[in-house]
Amino acid sequence: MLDPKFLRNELEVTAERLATRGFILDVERLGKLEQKRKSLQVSTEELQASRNAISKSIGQAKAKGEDVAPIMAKVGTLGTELDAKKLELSALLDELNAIAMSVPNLPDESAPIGADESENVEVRRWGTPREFSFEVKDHVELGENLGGLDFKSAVKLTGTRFIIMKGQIARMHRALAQFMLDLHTTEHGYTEAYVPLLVNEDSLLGTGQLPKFGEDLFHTKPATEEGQGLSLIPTAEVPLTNMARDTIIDEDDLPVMLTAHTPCFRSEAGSYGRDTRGLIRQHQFDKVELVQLVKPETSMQALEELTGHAETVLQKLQLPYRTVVLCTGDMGFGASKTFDIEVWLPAQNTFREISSCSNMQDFQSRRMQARFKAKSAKKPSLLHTLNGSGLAVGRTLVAVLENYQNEDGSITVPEVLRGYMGGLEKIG
RNA sequence: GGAGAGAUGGCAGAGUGGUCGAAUGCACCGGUCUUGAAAACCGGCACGGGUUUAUAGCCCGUCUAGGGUUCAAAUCCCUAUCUCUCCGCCA
Repeated sequence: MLDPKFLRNELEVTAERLATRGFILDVERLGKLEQKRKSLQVSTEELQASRNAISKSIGQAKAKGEDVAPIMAKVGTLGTELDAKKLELSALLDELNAIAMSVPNLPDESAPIGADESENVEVRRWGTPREFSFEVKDHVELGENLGGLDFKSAVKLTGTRFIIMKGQIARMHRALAQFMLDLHTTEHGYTEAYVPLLVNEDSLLGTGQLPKFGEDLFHTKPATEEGQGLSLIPTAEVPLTNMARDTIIDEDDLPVMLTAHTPCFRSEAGSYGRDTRGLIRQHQFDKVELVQLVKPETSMQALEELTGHAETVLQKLQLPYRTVVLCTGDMGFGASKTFDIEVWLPAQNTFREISSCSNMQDFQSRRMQARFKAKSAKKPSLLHTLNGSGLAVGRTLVAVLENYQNEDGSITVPEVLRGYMGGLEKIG
């Protein structure tokens, strides 16, 4: 969430900047609520202060053995009046908080202004798409012909948008994840983590999936009167980032760099009809996630580095890609700046998103109260959080299958994966 | 699943109805001393919110969380969560 002080003091500026990402802030309503809040909060606290003072004097009088009856009379209806005000105030604060929690992050100044993905800006391109001397097949055809992708059985077991992988394709899928994890831990300095795949509501609020995007999640255990519900993670960003929730990290331990390989579960609500063929958009997919917790002044530099870490995976796999910076209108809810990495898919003759790397600045850490303490500082301050896919494993498999296909339908195994596949050079 | 014990500041650990936001120790930050360091001594040191130009004052809240009793709750009552010990079960 945004800094509430900033939001109320710079209401107009905030509204303007949010408008660039297509979010309309109800300035008038907020202004009115805020005015009400101020007077109500001040008067409630004044009432509280006077009650505290009277209670204290009762204690002092009793200690001296004086008669407390006259003071007790003074308290009178103060209690009921206070309770009513408190109730009114907390309802108002809840309302304001609900608004604050559903306002997206401010775009960074360096993010290009635009309405939708057509206005994203390419920042670099790597590799040259291979020239094929034969007609390319897409990954569905390749995978099914090799007996490695079984969409039909997955539908029987569960439904659409699930997959069963078998044999060397399943092995390559596993190899890809292993390769990515090893790369990030041994060469990029990340610490590997194994994390829960079910998370509670506090965690989802912390990273921003809730309260607005509950529809995109699979909820396994509903919330009850007392207990929080549990949901399957849509990305390892949720558990990894929330590790810092309600903690104060020592300056010397920064930056925190974490990676995890997990399945991710997304209901893909509202995307019916899009990418229905193949592995591109699944309800369950594997991803190796990168998360960094850094000091504010280094976060933009860290975003460049993190994006580079994800790009390295594609470079080592010799897969052509381009990197685009998202325009304000295409960025996710919590992001201040995002780079998407798009891999070349010959069967679609286009680049498709394979990674999204974002600097959330203090948007998540404010929700999570994830802080650090600098030696020179008196008080702890909010961290900046970053995350990125490094990479989406299923989509990487798609890219390998399509880019490394041979005329006979076999797949050459990329060099860097062979060590993970018992030296295998070719599938099929 | 059964039985019991607990949850207090960065950590350890006092506090069982009234100047308690909380003793004390450790850690940490400053200072004195010292060639430097250590030791010793002196001082400081929780977090959030409101008001405010103010990271100055003043005020409110916070002793796991949520309810309750009371003029007044870290302290009494209820519920939840978590931790520990023992038994059972299990990978």
